[in-house]
Amino acid sequence: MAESMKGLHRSYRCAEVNSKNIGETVTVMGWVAKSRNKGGIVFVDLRDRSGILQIIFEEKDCGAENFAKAEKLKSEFVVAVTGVIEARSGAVNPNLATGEIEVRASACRILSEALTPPFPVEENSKTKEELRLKYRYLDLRRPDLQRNLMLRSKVSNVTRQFLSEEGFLEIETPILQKSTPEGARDYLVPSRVHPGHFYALPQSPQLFKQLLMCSGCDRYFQIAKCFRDEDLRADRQPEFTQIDMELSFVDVDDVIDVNERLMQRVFKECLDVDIELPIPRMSWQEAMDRFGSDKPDIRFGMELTDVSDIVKDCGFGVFTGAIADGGSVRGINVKGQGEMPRKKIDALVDMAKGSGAKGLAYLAILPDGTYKSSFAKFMTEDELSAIAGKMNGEPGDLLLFAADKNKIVWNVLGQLRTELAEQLGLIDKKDFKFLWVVDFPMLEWSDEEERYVAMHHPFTMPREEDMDKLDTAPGEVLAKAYDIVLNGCEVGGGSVRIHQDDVQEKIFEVLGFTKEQANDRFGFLLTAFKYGVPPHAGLAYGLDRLVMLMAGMDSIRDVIAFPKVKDASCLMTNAPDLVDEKQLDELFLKSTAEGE
RNA sequence: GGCCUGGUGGCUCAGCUGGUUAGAGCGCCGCCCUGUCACGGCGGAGGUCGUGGGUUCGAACCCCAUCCAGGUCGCCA
Repeated sequence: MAESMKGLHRSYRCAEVNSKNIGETVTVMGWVAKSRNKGGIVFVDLRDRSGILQIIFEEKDCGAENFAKAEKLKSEFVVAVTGVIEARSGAVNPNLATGEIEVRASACRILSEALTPPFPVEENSKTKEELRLKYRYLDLRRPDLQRNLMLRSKVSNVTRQFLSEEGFLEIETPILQKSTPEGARDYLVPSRVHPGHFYALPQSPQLFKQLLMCSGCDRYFQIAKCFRDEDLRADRQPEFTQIDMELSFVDVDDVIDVNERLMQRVFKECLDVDIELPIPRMSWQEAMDRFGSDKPDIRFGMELTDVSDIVKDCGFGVFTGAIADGGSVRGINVKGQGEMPRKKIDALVDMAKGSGAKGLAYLAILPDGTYKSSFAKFMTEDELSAIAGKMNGEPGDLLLFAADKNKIVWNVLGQLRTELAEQLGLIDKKDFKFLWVVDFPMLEWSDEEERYVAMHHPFTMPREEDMDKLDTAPGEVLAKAYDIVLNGCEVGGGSVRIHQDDVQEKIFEVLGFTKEQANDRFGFLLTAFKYGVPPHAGLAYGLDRLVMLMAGMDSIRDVIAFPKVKDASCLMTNAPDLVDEKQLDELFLKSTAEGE
């Protein structure tokens, strides 16, 4: 039977006591992690978010009634124990922060009994995520998830503190917004008062933060919930959190400066990791050419090499064909893997096909210097040597090649590169390597929509020197956009925004919006800009991704208290769910009812 | 929506080429134990093998469908 905690006050969290507290009478509360009954003596590991503390019960200290309670304690019972902190007279447990001490109990209250949990509440759980998520409140008791949530809280706090010191105002923007169907799919919320009309949940506070600049707020930030109705991934949830900011009277360097210092401060205070400034910058073009990715992981090499010039006249149709079509042939050198078994190479080929390649060519340089290759018979020995030479191929290396349109070649090799690095253990998980990727193309041709679409968003400022190309070669215009990349993961991105209405009109025109469409969707912003808008720029971080990387996790679900599963449902609450007929009536049938 | 992987006592898994009564470790229950901390000893319970069909003398295993979870591609300005 559960007892009340009347008259009790907790004096410490479990692991907040140490040998300095010896002799002190304390009251601690928490969950029973483990109980070991030796007969006349009962040991209990008491757990809370701070850690574990051993309690020792002996009848001579606590009396028959309390000892009887101690004997019936089981996993996950919630108890309060009063006793004296003592140095352990038995062996010290070096695996425990509190391993030198224990509490000799004089009293015990069972505050809550517990069913046997459906899975063990322990660190490094091997339990299927499906079950953990159904009982997420138990899952969250596990030390690793508790640490993640505490880290996340710290990151938020340090961010708030730093940005406040830098003169940012924390301002909330609406959750119920107007739908702007550029970009991701919106979550829609029907309006009861306006039947047939809908709000959308924000994909980001983008337009509102720009309006706040119009309002003279100067510097804004918000730790903002955002929503996107798209399919999930390990690093994508339908609702997620951004550290969102916007600054007035700034250009690219100003935004980068304050954000570098923000990251430096966050990593120092939360992880005691030193981030060296300045963070290196790389153009989008260089990132693609060297790493095949706009978010390169620069913790390891294995960079791409363009061998098009060597093979453009060779006898291998796959290579020459790709080049003739305007594409390229590029390769990576997988050091020391020249004798990779056929099976593993085949698996890589399958992977390449999965990322869009028609195939994957290889050239293995055997330890004796001879070649084994899928295309050797189409080439001369000189051509093979030239390729190997350009790629710094040495005996024992494996060279892998993709030939196609540039976009596919980058994609295929970029993915292979990270996959192989992981397989071969080239990545140090404790290492944090930031990178700014800058000078993104402004526009990207969409085959599906048969028009240019904004690579970042339609309010992104083109580089001044590229303005005149907007008419002649829109695909070549570079934007004042920047992404901050950490260990191969895009943790944030932003841009300088357009504040001149003629430039904005031009961009809408290039994007194929009519004046009416632009006005209908963004009219309030365009009007606002007519009343005096400061030049402004901003950036938003994916907080979940950032904390995931800091915590060394592989999924953002591990740093979100109550995440959703792949089909965007919640296994614990069973959301989304059906609603009452009556609720629907109010939303959709009101106008009919009124019309009667 | 496509592709890949998985689903077997509460948990994690094994289960061969289809062949007696589906196993193990942990957990759980009972008894014992005064220095344990992966406590120990003795005993015990617990499974319609995700679900529904089919093939077969016989299915956890083969076939079809379907559900659930994970990964990935599409998608995510």
